[in-house]
This record gives sequence, structure tokens and C-alpha cells, in this order.
Amino acid sequence: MSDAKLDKSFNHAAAEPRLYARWEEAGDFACHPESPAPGYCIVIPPPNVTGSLHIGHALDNTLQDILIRWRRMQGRDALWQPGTDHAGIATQMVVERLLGAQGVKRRDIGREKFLEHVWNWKAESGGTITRQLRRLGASLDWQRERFTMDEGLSEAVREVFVTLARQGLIYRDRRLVNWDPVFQTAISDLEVESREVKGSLWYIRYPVAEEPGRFITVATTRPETMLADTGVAVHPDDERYRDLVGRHVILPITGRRVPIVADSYSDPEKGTGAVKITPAHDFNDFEVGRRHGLGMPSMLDPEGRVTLAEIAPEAELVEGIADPARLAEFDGVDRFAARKGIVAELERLELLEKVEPHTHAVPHGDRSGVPIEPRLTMQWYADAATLAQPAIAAVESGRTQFVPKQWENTFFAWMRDIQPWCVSRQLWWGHQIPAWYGPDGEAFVERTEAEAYAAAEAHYGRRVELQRDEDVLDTWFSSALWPFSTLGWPAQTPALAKYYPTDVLVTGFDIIFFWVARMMMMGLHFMGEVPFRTVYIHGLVRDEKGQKMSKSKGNVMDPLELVDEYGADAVRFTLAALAGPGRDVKMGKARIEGYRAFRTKLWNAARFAEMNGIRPDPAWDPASATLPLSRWILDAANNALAEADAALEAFRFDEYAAATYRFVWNTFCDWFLELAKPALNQPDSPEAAELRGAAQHVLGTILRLLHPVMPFVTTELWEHFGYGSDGDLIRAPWPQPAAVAGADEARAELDWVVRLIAELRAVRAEVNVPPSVTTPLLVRDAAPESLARAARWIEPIRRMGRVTEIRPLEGEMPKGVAQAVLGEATLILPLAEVIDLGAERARLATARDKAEAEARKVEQKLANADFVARAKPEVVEENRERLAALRAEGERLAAAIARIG
RNA sequence: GGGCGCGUAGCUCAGCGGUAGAGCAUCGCCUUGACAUGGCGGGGGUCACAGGUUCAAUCCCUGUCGCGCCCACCA
Repeated sequence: MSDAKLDKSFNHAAAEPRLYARWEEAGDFACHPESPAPGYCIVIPPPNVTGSLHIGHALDNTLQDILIRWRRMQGRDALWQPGTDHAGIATQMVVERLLGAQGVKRRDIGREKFLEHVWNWKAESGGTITRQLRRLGASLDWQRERFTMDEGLSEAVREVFVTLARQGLIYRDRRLVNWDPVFQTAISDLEVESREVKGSLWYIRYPVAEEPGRFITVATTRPETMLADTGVAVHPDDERYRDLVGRHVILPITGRRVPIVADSYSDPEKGTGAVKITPAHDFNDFEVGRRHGLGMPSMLDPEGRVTLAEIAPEAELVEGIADPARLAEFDGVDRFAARKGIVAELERLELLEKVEPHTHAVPHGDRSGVPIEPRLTMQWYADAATLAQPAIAAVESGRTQFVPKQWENTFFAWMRDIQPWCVSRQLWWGHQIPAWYGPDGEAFVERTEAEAYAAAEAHYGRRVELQRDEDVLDTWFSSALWPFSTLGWPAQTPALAKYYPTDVLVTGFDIIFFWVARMMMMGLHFMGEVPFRTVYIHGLVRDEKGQKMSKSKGNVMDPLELVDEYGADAVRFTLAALAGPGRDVKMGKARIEGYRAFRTKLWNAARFAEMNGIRPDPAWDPASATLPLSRWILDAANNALAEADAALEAFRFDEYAAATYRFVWNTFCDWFLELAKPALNQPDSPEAAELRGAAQHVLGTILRLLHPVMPFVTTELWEHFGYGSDGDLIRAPWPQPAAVAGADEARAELDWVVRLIAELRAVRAEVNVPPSVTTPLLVRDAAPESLARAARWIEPIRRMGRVTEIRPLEGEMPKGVAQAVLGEATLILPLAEVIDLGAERARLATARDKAEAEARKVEQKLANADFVARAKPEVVEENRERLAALRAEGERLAAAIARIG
């Protein structure tokens, strides 16, 4: 126990950095792979290296830290694996913008130089988020920090890519991809988001080649793509167009002849029932084009500008329809300008039938925010459908479980219909694809350049020059390996053996597809076992009105500002308390203030303990407790512990928070300490000695119970008091239930005392008796046991119930009394001077009516033969007892009213 | 179009067959020797609506309405 007294309040701003630094320096977060203690592992969802801590991180990491600290205290060798993600597009974007501000363009300085800039940026600014995680109190094992592009993880990436390629699970293919014209790279389906756009539906008349003067009208939202049309499709059963199938149209502007084909893709209900087919610029059209062997020319370059390279050669002059000279004017024109130009040209040609306003969903790049373009390019794909099978099976069999369980449906739905995963990106920042091409384009996928040359030499029979693939891998490719690459794979390290499969993954639903699914696939494929036993999915953090936080709305809460203002413990407790299953977290300042008050309450309870000489006594044995009050609080602490454990086992962070809050505030502070005060005020009494023993024991339990969620204040108190001699709270053993004798009797006794005091308080408050007025408590009809109890608890009752003495009512009923019924007894407070008898009569009448009404309800229930016959016997018995109690209470209240006169 | 979730006190949410709960807000009283970042007491709810199952429904089932999200479609 420190000599200095506890300050009047907890100075979180000073204490938190001090305590965190000490934990880190002492190695308190470190795991010990060689130790015999059973492992427990959580890998952090690696934040983007460009990131800064937002409230979502704060939630995610608070929950992880609670689990890690709890398990660590339980004696598990806990590893919380830290690290950051290189975040391909995001990081490249940041550095490009910085260079851009200095007038430097990426392509001007070249790949090597650019990457140098990125690494420099990372060295300077990449540590922001990990510093911020420390402010939260996150007990990550920083010695093991990894980065998705550090050497070990890069080796894992190459190993995985090469292995999958050898197994035929990674391959090159030329097909349509989602192309982002801003970043000029392919992106995966998941990186595309639909946005509602108010556009138009243009109806274009295509002249039928074989029948001059006849037209077929197509409707389109993208008129500019007509430059690359290679057909028009109608439904085979569509009477309107049956005779046209097999004929051709002459495309306006380009003058190309393209066939009219019958394909059931065409929906007679939509548009005109005839649809233009542009295989190189639309996913559905691509399929139609394939089925009918249509050409697939492209008309947009990587930046989204019109290019005539693949279409102009076919352009021919057709009077009144097409003119190669006009077509040439579109070369190099941006896609949006081209749309206007094409429409204008169609209008001029009188081939634009009409334009309708049309709202539709348009795919946009989630990073760039611009409409993506389907483009026909050669890319690397992973065979996700094959890799998904074991992952689906693992969740079906329960080897990995989602919490809450309904997310499994989401997982299954996506996995069962999974598309090939485009893993190549036309970026510079990322893992460069380990593929080298020979002069004829033959690809050699190898771990190193030397191996690629060796393979090429074997293939060609001579040494040839190779070109390395310029592309890098999707960022999620390396994150997919995170649970095993961070543990040392492909090396077989002790950490890998001990901590894989990891225990829990804590994350938001938004990356189930991006990340969780892919970790499942890769983990099962390369480790032969699931990457984690449980996936805990939490909600989104919203503002107090339930709005999504966004910069544009200006409702963003900065977790670091909250930590500054309220302290990390209060922020963490709030997040945990609000983290109900399947619910978004609505974060409001009022809530945080409330939990800061809770922290203060704990602090003040500790101050009280200190003032009363309550100090750690490891030798004190709970089994030695003889007083009902100490037995009762020890038993209640056992219950709180059991609730907390059950809640944490079930990932019910909200219940864990609620159970500890209730116990500390409503049980320990409001009742135990108050009831103990009279005895503690006689410090030399044996009662005081025992209560100090119980109090120090329970306070120690409280500090440990709360440590996972409030690590700072609990540690500060733990050390101030000097609990534990061999290290601090972070590694203190998790509490075990204390063996308590006579718990049932103690509970019955304390329940009665609590009810008595509550009755006294309620009566006094309701008849407006000021606390300064004290009275004797007269008791009528009390059983001897009640009188004995009252005598045992006289001091706390006097203090908390504002009574001077307790005695049975003898002789005449005094005038002007307030009364209350407690069990068999009637409590009488003579208050002749102050009482408003009318108010008292009304109060008693209300209580009587309530008891009688309740009794009637129960009576009715018991009168129902079906209820008595079919309900569980204990329920029937309960109701009978309740009826008797209610009737007795009503009668006693009625008698009390009668006595007033 | 398919799927998931949610409608419980003014607000935010627990509860999920057998007597409606918490925090905050609100009202009244109280500066009592841990704590006014506090103490004590009170008011406030036809548990969205309509059917059904059951001795008994806020809780289970069906439907309706309202809100949110995900996926798909995107002529």
C-alpha cells in the first residue's frame, strides 16, 4: 500500500500514458510460445498503414483487448498479434497526392523511384495508427508487429501464389473486369458499389441492312458504347422481331454491319425488346457475344477515353448513316463527352427516336468514386469456387462459428455463388506478381527471378530474356494469409504451431467477404485447418441519432478526442456496454459521461476503503467469514463473477459491462459499504476487522473483474493498494469464486434488511419528511425473528432509515403515523408533527389497491382449472404463495388505514 | 427480385413463454465524514398492428405496416 493517499479524483490524462509505457516496457503484452501455458490468439484486423484511428477501430480493438486481457488473466498464454496492411490503392493514392502537390507525377519518376517515396512515407507516417492504438490501452504484442509487405509476409505471398498457380488454382484469363479509370486498374467485384444515378434512356434507331427504310429501335443508358456494338439481340419468342433474326443492322456513325441474333437474354418487357450488344463493355453482353460468336472490340482506353484502334478499321461510309471522318473526331474524347457527342450525332442523323429520364444503379469504384468500366483485359484469377468449398464445409460443420450465428447465412450465400477472384492490380504499390514472361509470352511463375530463368531455360532449351509481370496483387491477397503469415509461415515456427488456429476473429460485417471469407479459403488450403474458431461480428458505430458517421455530415466522433476528454477506460466501457449482439452501436456523449461517472464511483469507493483501513490481506480466508453482511457480499461477488464469465464466454460484452456495473455500484457501494459503515466506525471491533477482510477481498475481485474493460483505473488502484506482490494486475490471476458458508441464510437476512430500509425511505420520502427529522420505529405484529433481525441491524437501520430506535408497539396507537407493511409486520413511524394525514391515507390506499388488484389477478388465474391442471406445479405453487402474501398485505394495509381513522 | 435485422418508458437499449427492466432524461427531497462526476424517493409502457398456437404470449407461428442493411438487377 502506497503511503500517499489517493487523489480526490483519477487523473486519466497523467495515469494512462504512464501505465501503458510501463506495461510495454515490462513486456506485459508479450506472448511466450515456449511456455507450457495453453495459447490463446487473436490477430488484429490490420488497419491500413495510411489510417488513423476512427471510432470503428476503437470498438473493434476494445472488444479484442477485453478478450485478450481476460484470457491472459485466466492463465492463457495470450497473443494479440499486431500489424498493419499496406493497403495498395489507398497508400498509392496518398503518396501520389503528396507528390502531386510538389508537381511530381508517378509515371514521370518511374516505378522504382516511386516505391522509394512510398517506403519513405511509410517510415515517417506509417506508425500513426499503432501509436493511437496504444492510447486506447490495447495490449498488443508489439514485439511481433508485422506489415503485409515486410520480408516474411512477402515470402508467404510468393509461396502461396506459386503454389496455387502450380495447382491450377491461379490462372490468367482474358475476360471482362471492373476497370477503374481513375486508378487505371482492375478491381474486384467487391470493390464496386452501386449508386443510384439519374440518367436517361436513349432510344436509337438502327437501320436494317437488308430492308432499306426499316429500323429496329434499341434502348440504352450508354449510347456511346454503340461504337463497339457487334450485334442486336431479340428474344427468340418475340413475334415483333422474329423475321429480323439473322438479318443485320448498319450501325450509325461507324457504318459497321452487325447481326441481329435471337437470345433469351433479351427481355421483351424491357425497353423495346431489342437490345444492343457490346461484348467488350458490358458483362451480360459479353456472355451474349460469346454465345453467338460476336466480335469483341473495345472502344475505351485505360483512362476511359474513346479509342478507335479496334473499331475504326471497320468503319465505312454509308450515306446518311455513317461517316468515317465524323467518327474520327471522337478519337481520344473522354467517355462522358463522347456520350454527348454521339447523342448529338444521332440526333443530326435523325436516328434518335426519343429520350426518357431514367434512374438506375451504376457501378462505381468504391475508392475513386467514378463509374467503373467493364474492360476486356488479361488478368490473374484465383479459382475461388474451388477454394470456397472447404471453407463452406468448415462453417457448416461448426469448426468455425459465427457470432451472431445469422451471419453464417450471409457467408454461405456469397460463398456458394462466388465468382473468380481477380487478384491482379495495375498498381505499383503492392506485392509484385511473381510471374516472368518469355519472348513468346509464355509465363513462368516462380518464387524468384533466378528460378524463373532456370524454368525458362528448361522450357526453351536456351537462355532467354524474361520480362517480369508489372502488376501487383490485390491487397486482400496478402491479408488473406494474415492468421498464419504473421506467425511465421511458411517457416514452421513454434508460434505457428501454438497459436494456429487462432481463437477469435473480431470484425465488422462489412469485411466478411473481403477478408473473413478469404482467410478461411487460404487458411484451410495452406494450413489444412480453419484460421479461427470463432468469428465475432459486431455492428457499426453510429452517432447518437443512429446516423452513420461521416465527414460530410460532420458527426464524426474522434476516439482520441474522447479518450482525451473522458479517459480510455470510460470510452472502452461505453463501447463494451453498447456492443449488443447484432446491433449497431449508437455512441453518444451522455453515455460516455455516465460511464466516466462509474469510473469515478469506483475511485471513490476505493478512497472510502483506504480511509477505513481496508487493505489487501492475502491471508484473509473468505471461508472464515461469520457475519451475514460479509457472507452476503462475498456471495454476491461470486454471482457477479459468474455473470461476467458467462457473458464473456458468450461474447456478450454488454452483459459483462452491465453485470460489473450493477455489482460495483448497486450492490457493493449502495448497500454493502453503507451497511458496513456503523461497524467500520468502530475500527477496533472484531466486526470491523472481518468486514475489512471481506471488503478488501471483494475490492480485489472488482479490480480484476473490471480490468479487461477498464485497465487503467483498475491498475492504478491495484498498485496503490498493493494487491498482489508478484507483478501487476495485467497478469494477476482471474478471480475464482470464494467458498462462502451460509450464503442462503445471509441472503435471506440481507434481503429483509434491504427491504426494511427501502420501505422506511419510501414512506418518509412520500410523506415529505425531511431527513433531519428522526423518529422511533414502532413495529406491530412482528414475528420474534423479525424483531431479532431488527435488533441485529439496529445501527445500519438507524443510519440509513433515519430512525432513533426500534421497539414493538405497546399500548395505544399514537396519533399521526406513517405506516408500511413488511411481510407479517407493520412498520409505524410516529410523525405527528410533520405528517400530512390526508397524503398518508391516500398513499396507503394506493398501496392497498395495488395489492388487491394484483391479488385478484392471481386469484383469477388460480380459479382457472386448466391452469392448475396444466401449468408446471412449481408455477402453480408460486402463484398460491403469492396470492396469500398479496391478500395478507392488502389486509394489513387496510388495517393501517383504519388505524389512522 | 432474394436475404438478414429491427420496431419494448421521452431517448438509447436489455429481456424473449408464467409479477415489464437498466442507463440517460424528467420531477421531488437532501451539501449526512467516500463520491453533488453524488445520495434517497417518485412519475412514466394497451412491449408496432392483426390473427393463430398455448392453461398462459412482449416472448413462439403467420400476416400487415414502418425503419435499416446486404446481395442481385441495372435496355
